Amino acid sequence: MAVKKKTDESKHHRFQGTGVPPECVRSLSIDNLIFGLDHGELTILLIKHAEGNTRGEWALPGGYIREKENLQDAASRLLEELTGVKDLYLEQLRTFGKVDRFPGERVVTVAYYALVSADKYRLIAGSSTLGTSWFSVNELPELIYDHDEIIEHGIKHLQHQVCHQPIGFNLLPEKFTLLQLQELYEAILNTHLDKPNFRRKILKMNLLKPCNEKQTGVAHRAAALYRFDSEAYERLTNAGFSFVV
Amino acid sequence: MAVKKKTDESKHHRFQGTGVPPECVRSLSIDNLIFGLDHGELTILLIKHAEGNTRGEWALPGGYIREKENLQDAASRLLEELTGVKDLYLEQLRTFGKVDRFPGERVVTVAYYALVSADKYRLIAGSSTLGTSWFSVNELPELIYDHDEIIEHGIKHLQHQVCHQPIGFNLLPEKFTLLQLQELYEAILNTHLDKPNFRRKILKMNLLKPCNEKQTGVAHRAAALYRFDSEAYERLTNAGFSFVV
DNA sequence: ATGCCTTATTGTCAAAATGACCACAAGTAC
DNA sequence: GTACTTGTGGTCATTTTGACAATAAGGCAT
Repeated sequence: MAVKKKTDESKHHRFQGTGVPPECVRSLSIDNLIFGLDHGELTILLIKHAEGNTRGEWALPGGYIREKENLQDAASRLLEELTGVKDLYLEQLRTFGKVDRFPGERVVTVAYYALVSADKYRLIAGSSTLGTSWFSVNELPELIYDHDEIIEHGIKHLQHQVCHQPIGFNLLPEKFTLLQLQELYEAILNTHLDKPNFRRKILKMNLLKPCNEKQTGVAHRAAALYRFDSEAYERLTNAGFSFVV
Repeated sequence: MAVKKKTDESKHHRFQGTGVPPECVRSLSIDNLIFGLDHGELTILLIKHAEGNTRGEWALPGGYIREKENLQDAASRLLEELTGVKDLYLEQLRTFGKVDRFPGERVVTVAYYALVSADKYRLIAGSSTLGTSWFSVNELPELIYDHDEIIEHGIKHLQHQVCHQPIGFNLLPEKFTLLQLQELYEAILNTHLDKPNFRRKILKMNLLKPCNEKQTGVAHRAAALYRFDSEAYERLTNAGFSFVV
């Protein structure tokens, strides 16, 4: 992560040419770590920069915060501008601020993360990007700055969170089978779970509402579909229940 | 948390008069949330500002980050400058950046936290403070800016962490009794635990080394002293063990 | 239709963990 | 000594877990 320091101010901006927009805080940026799930593989949303000296390189969708903008609002705005993904619940992950993480200037970045059901969103390439794409966490391209470190931290955080909060459901479609849920946990935790035991444990929590529908288009017995019952979760949480997988 | 906005720049600094030191990043600060334990009560370390328009008010020990300083280094430096507490393991808590959290200018603050055994440190009043003191979390004074929000978040985080990582031991002296440990959990989680069951659970983890010593100076049967065995914890963690209370 | 293959779903059973409590031990205070 | 306080070692019924067997349901090839 060695970095050349230049004194020519015009070269220090994230997007050379545009530079830091005038209404933005110069030393503070946002980066979004968006997780998806694709055929049982955990994926991450990346953009390819179109401008500046990082042109052509892959990065987390991020940018600068405006003077009069809350951190989370900035995260949402940037994500939508760059990828078209909106109305997402972004949660703060952590702030990364190594002195040399960004070339030339001191820029500290606040990382946000979210989990989305990839099929819910249509990706666009924002004006300052050459493209937007999902990558399996196992086949990530080379990334700019310390974005690999952000991702590494994010995956660890996700592994922890997914065991203690029912956030995994955000990665699945509205209606899902128990096996899909199990495979999600297996993909994130990188482990194998016993199917009957997993069923038993999840169902006993009373957090799933049966849809009274079955899977279609599979070449074997169709599984029952469930949906996450967030009201039940609220109720149980207030009653002292704590979600643990 | 309403805040008056002024346009006179000289009044916008955290420490009026000194202002933001020239070698520091103007829009970024650090605040430290230091937890202690005093007679079974969770406590927090606060300082009383000596300068600026917050003179005389209580606050978390914090300040500005230098251009060439990592976040965590800044947290340690500020903590030592203000309170004399050093060589502490500070962990990042979260970044707070509401537009109006700081009067006049946009200042985002990165909060760090740590747990200390209060008896290990001698407090001093730093040069820009009128005093340093521990406060019970149940009797906090009025605090500046959004420091109450930081504390609230920090306590929630602590309650969660203490159940999933053996960090509570940092709040105790080197050698402690099982009851002290239990009272720590009771204080943080604000709950009551069954003594024999708590013993059983903790001891079965094999994370405590008996000191083969007893408590002294108590008016009843003396309890055995234990110390936390961090090597055993490493070993167990690598073997897939996960600490849960 | 029949048998085959795949996945879904239910059930069993021993081992381990939990929660509620009891009883005795080991000290101090008097 | 007795009274009192906290430590420490138990019991016991209930719940949870982990491993795995057995059966159900559906599509597919023949």
